[in-house]
Formats: sequence, structure tokens, C-alpha cells
Amino acid sequence: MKQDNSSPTCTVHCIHTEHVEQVQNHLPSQEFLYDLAELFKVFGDSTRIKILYALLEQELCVCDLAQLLTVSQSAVSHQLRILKQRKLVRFRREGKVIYYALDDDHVRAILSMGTQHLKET
Amino acid sequence: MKQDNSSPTCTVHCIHTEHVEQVQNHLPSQEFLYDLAELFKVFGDSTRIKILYALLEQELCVCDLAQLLTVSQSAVSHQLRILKQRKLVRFRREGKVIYYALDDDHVRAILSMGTQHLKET
DNA sequence: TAGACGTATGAACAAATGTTCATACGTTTG
DNA sequence: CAAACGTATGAACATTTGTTCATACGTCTA
Repeated sequence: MKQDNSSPTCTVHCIHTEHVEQVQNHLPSQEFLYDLAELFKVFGDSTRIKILYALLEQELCVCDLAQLLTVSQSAVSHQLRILKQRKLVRFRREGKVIYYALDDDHVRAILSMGTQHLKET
Repeated sequence: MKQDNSSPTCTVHCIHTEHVEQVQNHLPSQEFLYDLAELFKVFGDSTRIKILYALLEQELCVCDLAQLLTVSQSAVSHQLRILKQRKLVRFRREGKVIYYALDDDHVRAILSMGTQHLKET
């Protein structure tokens, strides 16, 4: 996250300047790349992955998820909040119970891409 | 990562047992879900995302990447090691210079799925 | 073969992240 | 309306993670 223009670390020599410039022109904005990383970060936790896979099957309440994953209600709730923020899950209230479900078809696609990569490794 | 069978946190009441059991039967193995999370974790860092996007354009050496991303050679190298471990990039040596390139077509697919999700949010 | 250069890597440190604990909130029911 | 229940949330803590710094490794060249 830091930048050091003062020291000639290596930045000066080597370097295929044309390549760098060419790539630079085709690179998406810093902001976009940052957002993209933030999105994948959400998939980068096994508890959340399990939640997503579970909801892939059917909608579930918080308690169901807690039991299914054998983690505390609090932990699940915290993770659901993150998934909610990223618009990956949605919820509906039915009395005291809150049911969560997937909010996006891309979830399925992203998970399956990851799976394919793992299988071919 | 912990489990607490002793306390009746919530686990006892509520719970749609049939739902939980049904989902449980369709859930992939813990190990697989863990590996999947580990894979996405690699995509969950903006430096690595930038590297991948850059290599999407063309093969580059470590110095090129360092300059392109304005991070130190060391930092890039550490990140490349992680990408290598996950079989996301490969490299070839040409004298002193080492060129990195994408090693997998899924990278492109995964990035584009993420992009689509961001666009629709 | 010694020096230069590009790259890799281990240790240390700072920042980010996930869980736990305690507690608050919203809804239902007696 | 008070108690019970399912869920949410803030703070604290421990772990993980990414960068930096120093240095080692591998290749080329004088």
C-alpha cells in the first residue's frame, strides 16, 4: 500500500517500458480493482463459503445456519452482515425468525468457477 | 473455528431440523470448502488482483510488475509466490529475468464473474 | 571468478480480520 | 406490558495477512 519514489529499488533499470505502458492503458481503475478484491475477500472465508453453499440449497434461518456450521449464532450473524453488505444474500422476516437466501445468481457461477479450478489442479 | 457442544447457545430450540439435515447431505466436504475459501482468498487482495489483470494482457517480468503497481520488488515477489502456489500463474526464466504469465483460463472467468456482480450492484 | 543484476525468501512489524462475550433490539405470546 | 425468543451489534482479543528490510540465490559478463 506504500510507494517509494526516492530509492532506486530496481524501478530504474530492467523494465520493459513499452510493456508496462501498454498494460497500464488497459488496466481498470484502481477503485474498481480494489472493489473487486473486496468482493473476492468475502468468498475467502470458509464460514462464509459454507453459508453460501448452504443457501445454494435452500433458504435458512440464522439458527439453522449456526447449527449446520457448528458455530455460534453471533458468528453467523456477523458473517451474514458482511454477505448482506455485498448484496450476496437477502433476508425476509417471518415473526421472530429471519430467513436468509442467496441474492445473486453470480454466486453460483463464481463458486463453480473456483471449483473447476480446484478440480484441475 | 471453535465448537461448543456444552452450552445450549441456541442450538437446541428453533431450528428446522429437516432443512438442516437436508442441506447437510448436499454440502461438499469440509476440506473442499476450506480449499475453495483458500483459493478465493488469493483473489481477495488488490495487489494480487492487479497482477492478475496485468498478466491478462501479457506476460511481464517481476520488475515490470513492481513498476506497474508501484510496489517494491519484494512485495511483488511474495505475492507471485502465492499465485504460483495456487497454480494461477506460471513463469519462465530467460537469463536473469523471470517472466510471469497466467497459468489458467479460469482466472479470466472468475474475474469476469466478479466484475459482473459489481456492475449489477 | 568476482561483480552486477534480477529475483526469492525469512524475520519482524503493522494492519486487517474473525470469533467470543455481553448486551441490545424487534417480535410474539402469556 | 412483561417475559421469552431469535437476531444484531459493539468491544476486546487472538490470529492471520501483507509489507518492509536485509540478505541469499541464480545467471550473466568483464
